[in-house]
This record gives sequence, C-alpha cells and structure tokens, in this order.
Amino acid sequence: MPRLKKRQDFIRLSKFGRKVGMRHFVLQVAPRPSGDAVNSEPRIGLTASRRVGGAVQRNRARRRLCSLAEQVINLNARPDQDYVLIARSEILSASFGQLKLELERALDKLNLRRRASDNR
RNA sequence: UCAGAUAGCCGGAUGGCUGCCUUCGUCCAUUUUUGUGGGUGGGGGAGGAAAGUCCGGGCUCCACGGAGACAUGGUGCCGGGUAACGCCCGGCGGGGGUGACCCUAGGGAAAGUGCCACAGAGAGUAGACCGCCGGUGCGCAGUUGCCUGCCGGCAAGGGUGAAAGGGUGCGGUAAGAGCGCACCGCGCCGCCGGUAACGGCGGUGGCAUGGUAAACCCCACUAGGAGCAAGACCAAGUAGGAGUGGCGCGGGCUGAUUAUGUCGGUUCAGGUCGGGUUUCCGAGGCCGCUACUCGGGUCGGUCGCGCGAGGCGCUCGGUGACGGGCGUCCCAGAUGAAUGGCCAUCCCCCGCUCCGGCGGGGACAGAACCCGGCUUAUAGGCUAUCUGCCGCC
RNA sequence: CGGAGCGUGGCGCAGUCUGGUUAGCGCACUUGUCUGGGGGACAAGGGGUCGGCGGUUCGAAUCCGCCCGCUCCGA
Repeated sequence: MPRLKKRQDFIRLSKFGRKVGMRHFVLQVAPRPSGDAVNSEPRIGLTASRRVGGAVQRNRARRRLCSLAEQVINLNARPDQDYVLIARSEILSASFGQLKLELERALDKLNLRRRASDNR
C-alpha cells in the first residue's frame, strides 16, 4: 500500500479533491494525476494534527487510521484514486468495528466502492 | 493497630492470528560487481521521566601563534566524589518539628558608592515631639504644692516605623546613661579539638560595627563562538554570471636544470589618459590566476548513526557519593518518520447486584546525535529501617 | 529537533534593564450636556490576579528560580 508523503500531494487533495466528514475522521479523495505511475493499488495519506492531542494521541490516531486503510480501502475501494484520512479527536474513544463501518459508509457516499466489474 | 519519617524499587502479566521498521541467513530473477526486485526463515524493536531544554560534557565546524590580560556572564560555608557541573555525598552554622527527621543562593557591609518611600523629633557624622530632672523668673495657693516662661542636663518611659545606635536584672544618680557589676550577645587575644568550615574553654574590651550585595561593587574560582537542520560525500541540474581587493602581463637570444616547466641575465617592441628633458612614474582597460561577497540551482541519496564516562551479577575498599577487580551480555535506529490492529485468560480500580455475576476502565506520557544531572507530570502498588503527643487492642 | 522573542483593563501598546516605593496612554464602554433626532464634540466615571507558583526584600509588574501559553527563525 503506497503512501502519500509529499506536502504537494496533500495540498492537491485538499484543494481539488472531494471531501466527506464523518464523526471520527474526514476522508478526501481525488483521481491520481496522469503523470504519476499507475499502480494497481490505491495510495493513502494520513494526517493527525495537534488538535487531536499530544504526541501519544496523535501517534495512536495515525496508527489506527493506517490499520483502517489497510483493511478497508486497500480491499474495497477503487485503486485508481488517492485517499487522505484526517483524524479527529473522537477517534481515540471509538471501537475499531465502528470505525470500519463508518469508513465503508464514507466510501459509499462518494460512490467509490470497487464494483464487481473491477473485482476480477 | 493507627498516624508519620526516610531510602529504594515496579510502572499490568501470558498466549494466539495478522501487519510495520531494522538486522542476519537462504532461494529465485536481473546485473560486469556493488546493487535492485520478489519469496522464505531466525533475532531485536520506547521511558522513568523518552518531556521541559535549566546546567555540564563528548562529537563537528568556525575563529585563534603559545600564554596572559580586559570586558561580560556564571558559581559562592567546609571537605570529598566525578570526564565535568549550578549535580551528588559527608560534615558545619542557622531555622522548624514531641520525635524519626526536614528546610536552608549560607563569602565580604570597620575597601568604597548608592538606597531605606509614607509616618516620625530623629533613618546613619543620630535625634529631642510628649516626657523626666536641676536651676531660675512671674502668677496662684500659702510652704514636701500647682500653672506658665527661660537656661541647662537626660534618653528610662510614651508615640512613629520593617528597622530608633546591644538585651535582662541589680546598683548608682537630681534624673539618667556600660557609669559600675552579674548573665547573655558582640569584638579582640590565647590555649585545646578538628584536614577545614567550625566548636569548646579562659582572659580581655566596654558597645564601637543598623539593614540591603537575587543594588553597583570587592575577593576567589571558572567560561572563545555556534550547533547533527553541526559537518562530509555522491548523483542530478541551473548559471557558467556580477562586484571588490591582490598578484602577473608580449616576442627574441643566452645560461642553470632530466624536463614541454621554472629561475637568472640581456635585448627589442607596445595601444588610452596625466606628469616628466630622457630612463621612467601614476591611473584606467583587457586577459589570466587567486581570495571574499552577492546572485543562481538542488532540496534526492549515502555517511555522521550507536561497543558506550554501556548494562547485569559477584567481590574488595570507603560512613557515603563513588572507585578497583573478575565474570558475562550486545540491547531501538525511524526520516510525511516503524514499535500497530483484533481476540482470549488472569491482575487491579469503579459502578450495579437476585451475591451466581454483569458493565465500564488501566496514571503520566512516545526515542530522533549520544551521555551525566536538575526540574516538572505521574493511577496504583511493593520492600526495608526508624519515630510517636493524643487514640485503640 | 535546535535557537530566539513576547505575555499589563474588551483591543492595541508604554512602564520592567542601567535605576525597586504613583500601574499610565489611545480606541472601545457607561452617564450627563449641546441637537427636534442621529452622528459628532465636550465633561465626568467605571473597569487590570501586571500569564501562574515560589523565593530575596520593610516593600516585587519590575530582581532570582521553576512552570504555562503564544509567535518567529534555522538544511
């Protein structure tokens, strides 16, 4: 699962991407620019700002998002898109199953679930 | 028992499935090798504070002749420990507590300067408001008196203040005062104990020396500056520049030397401006080298980067901090930044309870070059030693 | 990660060091007057744990130490 690492990428997602806010996080999605190499996997970026809490809380929020993306986006989302997950402070008190359901609902809202025709 | 004091320690445990970082091995593909990609197996993977960045070092670069001085900053009872420290240990002085014990920036104020508001008579070469005492004048009363003025003495009492120029008591005196005496405090001298800070004893002085140095300052000791985003290298790529300073300037012949190079000698020629009778001197330009500054580009990778003032155990020396010896172990290394997610059992805490259980929760907090400290945050628990007024057995 | 700087009424700032003893200025706020009313002007007034805790001192916004928050800079 490739990660987004450049500041440029995050700015592009927040400027031109589609956005859906949930109770525990915010999901941003944008199609991959044509210049970049086209992989078969979706690319993920993670953000946990200081609004989430101290270093321990930010680290934990980022790890849970990472695990979440691995289990939901990597398997069920369209692979030709870039995704950014932004943590909110409520993520620390939620259960993992709850978060999984919420992320699937967010993908449905943006109509990005991997269709049967893609899922060979 | 209860209450408390000190010192030290722990910081949930075990297992399963599945991920991430790193390291070692192995297999396959590719490759001239280093390597790159994929698979597979083993090892390791946050803290006592990793935090704040308040001190001290290592390391790196810059500056600098050695050394010293000045300025500025820091530290500040004594002795010891340490690589070093503003840290630690032991002791001393002062303060607090019934006690175990705790707190303590604690050099110098007779080297000098400054400050001490308001209040108050007087705030640092003391002072005289009320007052006390003596003398004297006037008045009243009429004789141990009262009122008031003047002259002189005094600092005990009142009052002001944070602080009033030793304290308490006795003597003394017109009233008083270290004026005298005793004790305490203070200064000086001597002796004794102690490495020392300091303590004890004796003598003596007769009060002189208010506070403030986290005010300037003096004394002693101690510090060059910046920081791993330090610094070094590789790849890619832009400009191939601008300014300032310094040095040198072309050709021929000849000598030295292994030398196309370098050095010495000699000769000829020369363009712009100014000076000069000439040799020539000065300035400017061009070119080359060099130093600094500015401008431009990159913002990828590798190293630095973890065997260390290292951890653990035993032992010896020391009251202790700590030091010596022996044995043993290798124990995080990320860079949009790994150390995770889920489940089960046990442990602890809270709530409910039909006493079978059920539900919720797990302190403070996350390495980023590395060590030694300090400070701050921290649920709950464990161990050892010691103390006690009141209370209970 | 490292290095600097700043916290004073509602807002923006002085005062802080050399030099300790009164917390001040502008805008805003309240009341009153001028105006038929508004705006504006004038006059009066209220409002500050000086970021927090501790220490030095007779006395701390100021001096010293430790915390908290914010801002800026560094390949």
